[in-house]
This record gives sequence, structure tokens and C-alpha cells, in this order.
Amino acid sequence: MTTDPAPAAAQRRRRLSPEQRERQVLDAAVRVFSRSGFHDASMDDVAEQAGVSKPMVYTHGGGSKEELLRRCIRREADRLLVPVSQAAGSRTAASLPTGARTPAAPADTGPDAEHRLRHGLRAFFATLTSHRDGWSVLYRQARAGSIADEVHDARSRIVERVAGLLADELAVPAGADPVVIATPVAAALVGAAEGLADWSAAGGSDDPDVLAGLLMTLVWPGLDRLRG
Amino acid sequence: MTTDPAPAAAQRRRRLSPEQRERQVLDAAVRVFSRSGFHDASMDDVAEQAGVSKPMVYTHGGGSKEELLRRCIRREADRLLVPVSQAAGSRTAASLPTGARTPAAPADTGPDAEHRLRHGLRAFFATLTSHRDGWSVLYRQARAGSIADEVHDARSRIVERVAGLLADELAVPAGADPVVIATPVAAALVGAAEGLADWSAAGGSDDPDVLAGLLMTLVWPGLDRLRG
Amino acid sequence: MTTDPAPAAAQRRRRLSPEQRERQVLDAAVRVFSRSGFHDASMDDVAEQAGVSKPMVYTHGGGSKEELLRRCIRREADRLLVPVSQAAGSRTAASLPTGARTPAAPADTGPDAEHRLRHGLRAFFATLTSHRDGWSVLYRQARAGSIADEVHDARSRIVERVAGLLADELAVPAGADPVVIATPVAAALVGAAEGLADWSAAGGSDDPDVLAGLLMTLVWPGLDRLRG
Amino acid sequence: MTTDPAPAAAQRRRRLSPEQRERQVLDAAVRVFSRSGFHDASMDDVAEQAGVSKPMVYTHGGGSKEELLRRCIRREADRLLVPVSQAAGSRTAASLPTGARTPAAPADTGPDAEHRLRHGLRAFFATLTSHRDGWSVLYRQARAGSIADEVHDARSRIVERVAGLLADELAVPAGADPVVIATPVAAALVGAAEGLADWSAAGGSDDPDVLAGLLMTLVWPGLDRLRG
DNA sequence: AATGAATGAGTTTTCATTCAT
DNA sequence: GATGAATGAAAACTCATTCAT
Repeated sequence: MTTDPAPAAAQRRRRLSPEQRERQVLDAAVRVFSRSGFHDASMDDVAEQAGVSKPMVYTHGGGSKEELLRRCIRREADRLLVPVSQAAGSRTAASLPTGARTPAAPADTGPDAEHRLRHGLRAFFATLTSHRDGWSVLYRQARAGSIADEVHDARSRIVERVAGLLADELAVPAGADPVVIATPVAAALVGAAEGLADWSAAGGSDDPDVLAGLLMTLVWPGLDRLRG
Repeated sequence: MTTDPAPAAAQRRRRLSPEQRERQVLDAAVRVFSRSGFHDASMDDVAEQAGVSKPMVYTHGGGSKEELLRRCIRREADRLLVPVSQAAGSRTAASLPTGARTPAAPADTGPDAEHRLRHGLRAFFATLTSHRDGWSVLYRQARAGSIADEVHDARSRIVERVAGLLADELAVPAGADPVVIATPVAAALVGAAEGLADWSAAGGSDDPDVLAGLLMTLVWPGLDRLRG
Repeated sequence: MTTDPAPAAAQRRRRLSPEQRERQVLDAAVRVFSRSGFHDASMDDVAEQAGVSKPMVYTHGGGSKEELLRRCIRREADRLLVPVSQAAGSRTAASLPTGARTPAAPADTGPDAEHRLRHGLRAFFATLTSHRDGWSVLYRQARAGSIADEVHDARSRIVERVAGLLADELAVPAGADPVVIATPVAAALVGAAEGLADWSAAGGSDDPDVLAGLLMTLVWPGLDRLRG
Repeated sequence: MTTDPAPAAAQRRRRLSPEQRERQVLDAAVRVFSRSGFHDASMDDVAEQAGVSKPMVYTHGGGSKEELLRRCIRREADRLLVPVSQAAGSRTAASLPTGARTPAAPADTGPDAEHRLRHGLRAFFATLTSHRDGWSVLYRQARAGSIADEVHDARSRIVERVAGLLADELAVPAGADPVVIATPVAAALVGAAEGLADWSAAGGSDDPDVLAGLLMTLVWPGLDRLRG
């Protein structure tokens, strides 16, 4: 019966190459981890999602749950790095199509740099929105569940409050709800603050004046322009 | 013996008011959760950290581990909201000292708004850096452990890469390492992108063009000014 | 009442005599134990049912949960013994009131003995049905809950099967459902078998022939008469 | 070593079929439950008794302690039902050997019916005495422990008292202790009363007159015959 | 005498992980 | 190579019991 004469049936669980298996397992793991979070996800879940048995997950997933997550994180982080790197490489390539670049012009010609940044961000966001699961594994423990909701709500409250403050300042088209317009700006602002807090925790300055100054330098000109 | 002259010693196993106990338990929980993450932290750990027995943690912590975390999240989020709210209220109060404000002047006079934002951010960062544990519970599942490290590393790589790109553009004082200077800017930038991604996932637009456009509007003027 | 100057207020939680307290606690315990079973009932439940604090339950209930149950069992068993004892005493008392008993007459005069037994059984059942909680504590661990239900169902199946067999034999009034009539007889029969099994386990014979013979001797004449 | 010549030793941790495992687990559970009662028995106890690990008990025992007990109850109740059912089927089969049965004779011919009942009871008791554990799970929560003893004692007192009453009435061979002879009869009588009380609680009449009447109808003729 | 507060000890249940086939 | 079966270890949660007031 192992020598099943019916090939279709025999191939139902065909032997895959190690690379294919690993990809299969990692894909399943990213999915499961992003839905349930690392701890609430069980190796059984991963195995089922991958359509293989649990020992397979161990064989092709690094041998332990932690290592499996580690590999997921690495792979997804690399994925997010691609657009950034391309933006880097594009300095001469991708941005050139726009027009004839004079070699004489310095690398940081105004419009060129702006285009490059915009282009890079666009690619970054495109990757993000098309790989929500992977992003989730990197930036959130779980996207669902009562705890994830609670965290999300808490953060939302902060963003909303900031949006409320900004709304009073921004110039909005007549008829538009200023809060609605201010919300993404607030989300970006709060996110930037979190990013700086991470930097601070990782060894950067922890002087509130310095941190606030840095953030102001980055965003104030833009915000100022958004005001009437 | 009841009139013990050394109250501190006598009170080793003292009966506390429910409010005190709840604070004691929440403080311990925030600490433990921020170090080990929700799942790796055990109720025993929380009890030990609080210096009470496990049933106390259940009695004063909401009756379940999830509810305990929920209360931590709420309390810490409220703490972070304080500086933001004060920034709001300060429009007339805190910012007035700056000078004589003519009632005729609009509320969003340029320098005033800038000062207010800077002031709010400063307070926000001050709270953040002085309550790292609370911030951690809200924004990171764990600050330590091999997984937290892996996530941190993955993010760092992204920030570093972005910093590398920015470094080529920024004007830095002679002798300074441009990458070092660009790093916090990159951290803020990446954080802002994450914030927008959250907004996108929560119902905002998921068009990369829109997202990139929003972020550019916010940060490009500032970045442009940072360039020579 | 203990010379309290403010009787009404003081009596809200008045100090009861130890005997009253004990009765209060035992009453509550019997109730709680009969509803939830010994283990599923908590001392908190007993305290709440009794309207006192938990330490009171310990003070007046014997000092431990087991001892409390033991006291419940004893009290309720004594209660069930009363009708039996009265039946015994009634040989000369309750059944004789009619007239002077001649010493010559044997104690086991036919109709007299029958009346006495019927009288005793009636009193026994009267006590049983009016003290279901107490009976429950003695004969069932719990009267409710999914497990009690399961046990009850299992027993019912046996009784029903026996009733089915008996129904084929009994003579019933025209139009009556023989199974309905046979059911209480079956219940008594199965109960008698259980009683003998208990006796057997407690040291009586365990020869099935002997056990069956004993039961046949007791019930066959009656059953035979119930057949046409 | 895979070709171990001593299979018994080699199979110490053998893989069993699910059916075998389930039986193994249920057997152990019935045993443990019958000794310690449901609540005092721990899943560890069951696992140890079965010689397997606790997860096995969960895998093959229904997934929860309650479900495990439920399965025990069902299995043991089915076991007890077998002799009853056989008694039913034996109407023509098992009782035939006795003699030449004329088809013309009605199914409920006196001696035949009596033989059938006796036969059924004998089988019932045989099952009971050879499966004390199973019977215990069904009819007693625990067979040992201080509480089980207390309940047993309380019931015994009632049976003894009844036996004392009966002893005065029964005709016994010279030299025999009437109480000893009356005890199993009393046990059956009290058991029958309990059975009727169950029937009463399950929806039957709760009129003591009716209950006493039913029981008298069943047992009085037999008792009467036991008297001189 | 009476109680609210506190705890030690134990139990059910779940998984990551590994053999034997 | 692949799997079903099996387990060791841990963690949430409860409760009988006892102080300190």
C-alpha cells in the first residue's frame, strides 16, 4: 500500500523538497502567529494550517517554537527591507525615468530626493498592506482576541485625543470634518513618538527636551503648512 | 505588642485597604508584564513581585489574568493621556505666560501653537521615559527575552537602513557621523509609518499612494529643511 | 435582649445562643450540601446561606467541613429514625390505645403487626418527603448538577427495564398502562436489591443464590398476588 | 534492540489501540472513583492506576473529569442492565430447560414467572457482587473515607433499628439470633423504601399513604409468611 | 463574639516536545 | 521521511482554613 498503484492518491501527500517544506511551514506559522499571537498559537495549529504533521513542523521549522517564530520574524523583516533597499538603489535608477538627470547635479537634488522618499514610502506601504500577517508578526503580537482589542482601544484613545487637538489647528476644506482629516496625521505623529521612544530606550537620549525637539524639527514645518 | 514601637516591622503582614492593595497588585503586574510579556509572566510572578499571595492577586486584580492585563493597559493608557490632555487645556493657561495674549488674536497663532505642541510632546516623552514599564505594556509585549530581542533587532535593521539612506541627504556639522544623527529621524519616520499602517488597518485608506502622500505632507518640509 | 438598651438595632445581627447558632449553621449546611453535593458546596456558600460569616461556620459547625457534614448526616439520620422508633414504641402505645392488651395475646397478632408496619412506613415516608434535603444528604451526594443527573438517568434506565418486565406479568385494570403501574413496584424492587447489596458488602452473604432467595422470599408472595 | 527477545519487557511502553487504551483508562477510573469518590479522586490518581500519563487520561477519557465519570457511569449501568435484559429474553429460552413447556400454557404461568424472576435477580446479584467497583460508582460516591463511613453508619443504624422491630415478629429456628436473620430483610425493606422515595422524588406520588400502601402490597404477604 | 482579609496547598487542564512505528 | 501516540512540566484558578482587628 505504500506502493500504491494509484499515483494521484499517492501524491496527495507527496514528498516535497526541504525548501518547499520550510516555506510551507513558515507560511503557516506566520499566518497562525499573526492571528492568535505567539503564545496562544499552538504547534498543532501550525501543523494543521500547513497540512503536515507536528513532527514535520519541528523538522522544518527550526526544532522549537521559539526558533520558528524567530525565523518568521527574520523572513518578514527582510521582506519589509526590500522596498527600502530598492529606494536606496533607485537613487540613480528608479528616479531617473522622471527626466534627464544631469550627472553634474548633486545626488541630493531637491525634487529628486523628495521623489525617492515618496517612492520608497509608497513601496513600503504597499508591502505592508499586502502582507498584513507578516507585519503583524513583527509589530503586533496578535491582531485578534480580547487583549489585542484592549491594546488597540487604548492606543486609539491616545490617537483620537491628539487628533482632537490637531483638528483645532488644521485648515480643512469647507464641509470636511477636521477630526477625520486630523486622525491619520495624529496616528503618524503618535507613531513617530513611539519610534523615538524606542530609539531612546535603545540607547538614544532620554531627555524629553531633546526628544520633543527632534520630533518638532521633523514634523513642525509640515504641520505648520497644514494650518491655514 | 499591639503598641509596637517599631510599626514598620510589626506591619510585615499588614492589612491594607482595598485601594492600596489594588495599586500594589497593578504596579507589580505592570512590572512583570513589561519584563516577561503577558504569557510568559505567571500569576505567581506577579504575586511574588507584589509581595502578596496569589489569591490576593486574583481578589484585587480582577479575577483573571486577562482582566488583570486589561486593567494594567487601561491605567497606563490613562497615564499617557494626561500630558496630552494638559496640552489641550494649556492653550489658554500654560501658553499664556509666554506673553500678553490679545484676546483678538486667533487661538492658533503660529508661535503659540508650536509652543503648545512642543510642550505637549515634551510632557509625553517625559511620561514615557519615566514610566517605561507602563509604556511597554501598551506598546510592546515584552522588553526582554530572546523573542523580544529578535523583534527589536528586526526593527532596528529597518531603522538603520532608513537612517543610512537619510544620512546621505542630511546636512551635518563637520566631523559628525551622519548616520548617528539620522538614526533618531529614521526611528521617528519608521514609527510614523507604522502609526499610519495601524490607522490603515483600523479602517483608514490602504492605498499606498495615499499613505505615502500623507506621510510626505507631514515630514517632507521638515526633512527638506534638514538638508543643506 | 442581653440587656441591650437598643433592642431593635442590636437584634439585627443579634447574638444568638450557641444552640441556636449551631442549628442555624446546620440547617444551612444541609440545604447547601443537598443542592450542590459535599465537594461542590463551599464553606462560603454555607456561610451565605446561614447569613453569618465564615468563621462562624467554623466555630459552630465543628471546625472543619468534614465534621460539618458529619454532623449533618447524624442529625438527619436521627430524624429518619424517629418514625421507626415510634413504630417500635407504638406496639404497646400507639396501637394499643384502643384497649387493654391481654398478656396472653401474642405480640405479633396478625392485623396488629400489619397495621404497625404500615403505620411506621407511612411515618417514614412522611418524614422523607417533608425533609428531602436531609434525605438527600444521607442518600445522594447532590440532587442537581450534570453528574447527579447522569446517575439518576442510569438508575432510571434500570428501573424502567425492570418495570417493563413486570408489566408483562401484572394484572392491571382495563385501560391502565401496565408500565406506569409497574414502575413504582420496580423502583421498590430495585431499591430492595440495592439494600441487599449493601448488606452483602457490609458482611452479609455474597452468594447470588442466597441474595436472590432472600429477596424472593420477601417479595414473591406480594408480586404473585399482583398477577391476575 | 528492536528485535528484543523479551517482548513483554520491551513493550513496557507499548502503543495500544485506542479501544484498549479507553478500556484501560475507564477501568482505572471506575476503580479510583469507587474508592475515593468523584471529587476526592484526582486525575493523577486515575493516571497512576491506569499506568499511563495524565494526558492519556484526557485523550482517551473524554477530555474532562466530568466526562470521564459520565462514561464510567454509562458503562457500568449498561453492565448491570445485561442480566435484566437476559431475564427478559429468557422467558422462553432460559426457563425452558426446566421442563417441557406446552405452548398452550400462558407466558406467565406461576412457577415459570417465579423462576424467571429468581433467575434474573440471581444474575443481577452475581453481576453486582463481581463488579463492586462499578456498582459503587453508580450507587455510592465513595466506598471508603471517613465520610463514606459516616453515611454507612447512619444507614446501618436505620437498618438495625428496623431489623430489631422485625426480629420480634419473625419466626426463627430455635437457637438462631432473630436479629441476624432479620437484618437482610430489613436491609431489603429499607432499600425498597429508598427506591420508592426516589420514584416519588422523580415525579411519583408523594402521599405517604400511597407510598406505604405500595410497599405493603409488595412485601406484606412475604413478611406475613415469614412470621410463624 | 464576630469578621474581613489573607494564604498554603492542591487540581484540572494544556502544550511543547519526543519516541516507536 | 513522516506520523500517531505518549509524556513531562507548568500555570491558572479555587477553597478550606486562620489571623488581626
